[in-house]
Amino acid sequence: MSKPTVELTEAEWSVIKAVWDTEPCTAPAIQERLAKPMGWTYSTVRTLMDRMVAKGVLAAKKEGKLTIYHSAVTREQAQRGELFYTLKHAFNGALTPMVQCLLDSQDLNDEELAKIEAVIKARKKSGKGH
Amino acid sequence: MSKPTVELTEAEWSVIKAVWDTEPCTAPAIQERLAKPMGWTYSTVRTLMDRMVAKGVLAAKKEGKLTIYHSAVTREQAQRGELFYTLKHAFNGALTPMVQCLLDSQDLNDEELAKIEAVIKARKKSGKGH
DNA sequence: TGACATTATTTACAAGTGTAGAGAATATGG
DNA sequence: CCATATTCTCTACACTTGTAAATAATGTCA
Repeated sequence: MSKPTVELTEAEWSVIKAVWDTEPCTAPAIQERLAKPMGWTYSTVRTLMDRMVAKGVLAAKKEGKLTIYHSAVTREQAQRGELFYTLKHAFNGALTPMVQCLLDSQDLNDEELAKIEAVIKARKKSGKGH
Repeated sequence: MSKPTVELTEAEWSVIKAVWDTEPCTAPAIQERLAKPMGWTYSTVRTLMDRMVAKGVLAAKKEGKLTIYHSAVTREQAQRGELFYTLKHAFNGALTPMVQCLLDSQDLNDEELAKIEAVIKARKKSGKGH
């Protein structure tokens, strides 16, 4: 059974997003990608990535002297982890208030609202669960 | 202008929820409330609360020898903080995918879907923004 | 006013997080 | 083979978070 819950720190989110976009990849490649936006040195990125391997959210294999990384959790898994964390702590597990708050907090145009409505409609059709 | 972004740790969520429910309140009152579910001692609760005062999410005033606490951020502010954090990091700010993921991840019955739809309808009527 | 109960203060400490330097190993071009 | 560039490994360090003991201060009841 896959990771029960994935929890990523802020820095780790930056890293894993870069990995998802380029995997399989090396640490130097990721650091180059994040150098501008994050201002991180190679050491920093490498440390983060190795810690993420230890946590099981990335995987690494040695290829000659290069270390090749790839993600060990999907974007969806990670997104769900975050969402559940928020749902549980901030909303005591109640989904409707969470959606409500989401909608209240954003400046949504009708188009976006329509999109969300469509998502719900689709959901209704397909029936709950699996 | 109010707190730009409120970020609470897991332990802090437990505390602030208890505070919202009982404020104004003392640390012993909160610890009593959390003793069962959390298994925390007075020291632990007190430390957490004082750190939260330092962070500006709680406020404290001395009344004789008692310290009276109350929240310095509303539940809505805190909820938004969490939600924005997730929206930003996990979904790159894109709301629709976030809602989608939320719906996909839960076993929602039709009733709940209807409630959410109603929320959206209401939102549409009232027009976006302010 | 003394003993007990309540509350507060101080200090601690391990684990996790953000950040990185120093130096070793290896590859690469001449 | 040597200098240079690339990558890796090890070590570090300050700050945050979760957790709490020890001790001091204070209030209260007899």
